[in-house]
Amino acid sequence: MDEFQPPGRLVTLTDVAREAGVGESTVSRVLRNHGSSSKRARERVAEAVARLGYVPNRLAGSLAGPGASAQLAGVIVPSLANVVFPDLLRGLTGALDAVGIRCVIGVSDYDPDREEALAAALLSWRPAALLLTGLEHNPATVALARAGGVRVVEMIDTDGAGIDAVVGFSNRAVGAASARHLVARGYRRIAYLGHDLQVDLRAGKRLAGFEAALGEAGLSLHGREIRPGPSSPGSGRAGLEVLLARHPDLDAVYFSNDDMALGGYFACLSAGLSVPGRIALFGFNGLDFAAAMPQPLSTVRTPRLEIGRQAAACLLGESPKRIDLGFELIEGATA
Amino acid sequence: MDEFQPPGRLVTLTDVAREAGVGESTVSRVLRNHGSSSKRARERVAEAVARLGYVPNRLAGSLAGPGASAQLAGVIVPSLANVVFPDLLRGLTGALDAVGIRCVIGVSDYDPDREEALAAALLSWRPAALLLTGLEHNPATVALARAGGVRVVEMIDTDGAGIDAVVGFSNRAVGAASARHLVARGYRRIAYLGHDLQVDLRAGKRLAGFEAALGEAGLSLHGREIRPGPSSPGSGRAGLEVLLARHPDLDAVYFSNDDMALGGYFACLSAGLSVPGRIALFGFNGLDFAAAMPQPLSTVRTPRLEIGRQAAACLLGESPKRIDLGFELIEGATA
DNA sequence: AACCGGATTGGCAGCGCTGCCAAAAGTCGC
DNA sequence: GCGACTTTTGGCAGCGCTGCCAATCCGGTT
Repeated sequence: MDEFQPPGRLVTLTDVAREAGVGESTVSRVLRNHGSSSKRARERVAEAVARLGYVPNRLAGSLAGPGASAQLAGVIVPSLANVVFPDLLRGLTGALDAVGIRCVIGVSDYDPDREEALAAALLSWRPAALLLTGLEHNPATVALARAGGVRVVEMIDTDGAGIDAVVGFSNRAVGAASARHLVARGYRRIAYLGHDLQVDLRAGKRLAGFEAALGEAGLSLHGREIRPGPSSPGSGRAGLEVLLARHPDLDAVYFSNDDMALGGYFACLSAGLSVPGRIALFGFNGLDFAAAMPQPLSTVRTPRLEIGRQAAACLLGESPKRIDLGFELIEGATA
Repeated sequence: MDEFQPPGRLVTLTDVAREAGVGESTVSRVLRNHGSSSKRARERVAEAVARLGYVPNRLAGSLAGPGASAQLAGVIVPSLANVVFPDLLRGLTGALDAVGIRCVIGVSDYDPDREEALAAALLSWRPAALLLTGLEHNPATVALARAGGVRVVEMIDTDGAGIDAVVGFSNRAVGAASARHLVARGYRRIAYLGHDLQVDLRAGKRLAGFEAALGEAGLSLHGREIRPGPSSPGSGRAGLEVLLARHPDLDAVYFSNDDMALGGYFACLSAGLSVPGRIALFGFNGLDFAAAMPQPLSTVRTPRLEIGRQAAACLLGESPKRIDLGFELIEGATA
């Protein structure tokens, strides 16, 4: 901790060995608590490390070590603007921290080509695993992941085949459950209000499941509005206004997520429309605010943190290859 | 891209060199586009790389290279549950991506000791820079950062001295501006509603600035409620109920952030209290939903993305050592 | 045709660390 | 006090790549 600061050069393991009066291997063994060492050696090394302020160089360690790094995990998420992904990361980092693995992150902006480039970039750090979001990737991305010699975990979506391990829930099933709930409650003129589907494929799968379940009930979507850009309360608010103008007889709206639904709720408050009397609202995600609303939002709670945690378990090889964590429909008071 | 997959071993630069029929140095030079090379060499290398599916090993590259890694940045945030930090990361990754630097993240959970441990762990990857949140750290963390031979950027808070570079805004000033706004609008019985201050030091600084400005106006806080745990709409809602029960004559509430304020707004809606007639609400952060509310929330918008971007510029050495990005008071309709 | 300067190239040491192996130091029983 | 073990230790090669340097090549000169 002292102010030793060899101008350009950082303290190396060799320096520690010299300072402690032992061999390099001994320092290495002591530091990693691997193999046997005498109490005396441990003490001298600890002293030297403290005196010199030694910080091991894992670049070198991983390079010399067995397969690869095994101490980094590459994570690619499509966005950080949507709470879902920070939550995922939260679960991941929480679980990986405990075993000393750090996450290197990449944000693809929902662009498969950027995802591909990021996959290559992250693999060049020889991570222990590559964590992707969703099941849809460029063929080249899949090839990279396969050839990379790393474990691959795809998170969030279980509607389809994965490269290796898959942890999430069925977005289709969420959509279907949401539709069945609305139908059971007697709503018949149901619209969909979402953000860009080309971009958020999982929202598209929910909608597909939703429409399929409506179909089973002999219904079909009574209007739909797709807003450009990412989801946000502002977008939800504006979208609901458009939708109501176009279909004044709507009795329920299924939103692509809670943020959009919150905006819709605000639009209703502003317009003085009673919820769910005049119009019912149904969201997705089960965010914190949903339960705090004057009328708790009807929505589906997704196991975001748990997906992160299970993905961590997966990459440590402690879990099955395919985990469906399900979801929970929250009845709420808006639908 | 083919299915070459030498059982255990990954493709190395040497393999590429052999395949291309050139020397290792040539491959290295071509791949990094550094030094001169003939067109023919470039073509043969590109071919070999494609044929073998070569992914460079940056662990080795960084180890062999000059100073250190210079391709990784270590980022420590206190939490991922609060939008502020994902926004910060968004700005950071966006700007660093362009120059090929990846972020390795650590989440400290607002614990200085964990922060210290994370700093050591991240430094062991020999990052080009270490990005911390706030200005308060363990002395050991500071020593590590100083000795690590890396650029250090402290983000968000400018109220105090930094280790090296500092990018953010003055939380004290935010608090003071908020207080002055409320006072100017005629509110006199103002309470504070926040989450754990021991933990979120920046919220504490805002409160200090707020109280100081109240003092200048001859006022003092008319009640305060500190909720345990992280901020959330639920906590804000419950907190406001407590506060109103205790101080029925309150005319305004300053919240530790917009999430808390949203909960407060919901509490008012539920209780049928008119806002801001009966009670005024003032938040902090300027989140998306604030503008979509039936009455836009009065709050302060903070340049979160921009802080991330500027921090990136800082660590690339393109910026001054201290950047105050200011903030914007949004008058809104709730105070 | 011999020569010259710049462009291009390959060999090789070495970045800091770990794994392997043989040497050295302890331990124990008799 | 001595051999047979077991524990602890240090030397050294080598992980995959880059920087350095000397060798080679090329085109145009004289």
